[in-house]
Amino acid sequence: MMIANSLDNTFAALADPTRRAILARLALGEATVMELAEPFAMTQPAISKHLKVLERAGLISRGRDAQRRPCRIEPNALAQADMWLTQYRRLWERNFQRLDGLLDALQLAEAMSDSPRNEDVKQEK
Amino acid sequence: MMIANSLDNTFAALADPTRRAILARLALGEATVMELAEPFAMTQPAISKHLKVLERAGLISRGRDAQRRPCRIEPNALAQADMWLTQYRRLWERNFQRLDGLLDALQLAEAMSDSPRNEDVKQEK
DNA sequence: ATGCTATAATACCGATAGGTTATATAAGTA
DNA sequence: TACTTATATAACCTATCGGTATTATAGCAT
Repeated sequence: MMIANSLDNTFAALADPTRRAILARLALGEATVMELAEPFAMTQPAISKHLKVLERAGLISRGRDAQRRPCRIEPNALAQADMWLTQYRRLWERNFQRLDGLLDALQLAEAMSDSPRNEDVKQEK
Repeated sequence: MMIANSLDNTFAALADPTRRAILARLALGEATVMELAEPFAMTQPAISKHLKVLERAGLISRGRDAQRRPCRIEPNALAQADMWLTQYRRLWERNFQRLDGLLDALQLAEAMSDSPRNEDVKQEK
């Protein structure tokens, strides 16, 4: 069940590298608190705190499996952050266009100088 | 000139509604500190602090115009936050697909019952 | 020189963040 | 029942945050 979901909470939750790493792990599938804590040089209560922050931000939710409380990622909050950024996307897409133009010009220059083309330099979408 | 640009700083800067409002204003074009401060019920030093946070996050940069320090938005940091979110986009796009499927099913049901179609319900984009 | 305008810097405050250790709770296991 | 495992809670510490009031700096205007 989702708990809260303001942009304030969402972005604040995403501002911590430990929490982003936890989300990266959860993007691969459910995990228990122990499993999530294992990669980090920090105590279990610290991880539980991070999970509470993520839960309050609506970024994860938790089930029940005996003593375990498996966590799963909750895409809605991420989608809302993404929608907020969408408002601004045109600001950098103009720059990407300009960058594309620059790359095209460089490739053209290379082609004209008969140097071997490097196909791997293409922008990937 | 850009100052710093970790995801930590970027997301932390975006976590404050005042700072998001400032960015919204700057998306429309450059503005001075006074102009940015005007809509808010808070002192000038508070706004200057917010601007410093935004600058350290690489989200804005500042020019010089006599006593004024006009601020402009700096799209790169936003683009990086967007790129981070892109990693997770499939998570909610699957949900949107499911939602699309649901909408299709509903429209089919309506068509079969000869009720008037509502073309306006289509997902935009 | 004097003063006005725009902004930054400093010192202070209470609240929150991110960590710790120690303890409590809940559920499976011998 | 007693033991172990998984997780949460509480109390504490230090640092940072978001605000304040006050003061300093920089540049224009008189």
